[in-house]
Amino acid sequence: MERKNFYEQVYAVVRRIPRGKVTSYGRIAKMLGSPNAARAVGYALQALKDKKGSPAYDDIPWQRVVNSQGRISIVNREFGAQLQAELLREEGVIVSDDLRINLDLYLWVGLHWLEVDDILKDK
DNA sequence: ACAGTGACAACAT
DNA sequence: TATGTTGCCACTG
Repeated sequence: MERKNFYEQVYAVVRRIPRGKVTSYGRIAKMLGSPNAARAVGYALQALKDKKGSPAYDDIPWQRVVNSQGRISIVNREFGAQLQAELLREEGVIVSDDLRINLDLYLWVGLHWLEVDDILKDK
């Protein structure tokens, strides 16, 4: 069904975002070697809702991914932004009423070596 | 093969 | 700070 590579790589990275931290779609794209594939990363996460119920994907902390402005995306607001904000608050992240997060406090910067590590594992 | 789509990002107003 | 515009990429039918 899916390419398995890109999606799985995205999930692998997301699974490594520490509890109480967040990162952006663009940063994940960069970690995977595709600096301009931010939209594709969002697309990969969106695909999760079709996989819910599947134990293999229930442990992915998708709520820890926000846009480069540290803001939960507006489109997402239509089907789960409040839920995302709620999940983040549960793990100690302060989310303002207008769904913004202070990246100076909660940003998780993935490292380069992590990229290789993940790719090797899934391949 | 090709055009449309979207949980993005950078830049210009 | 708040919109609008444009470029991107992976995936789909």
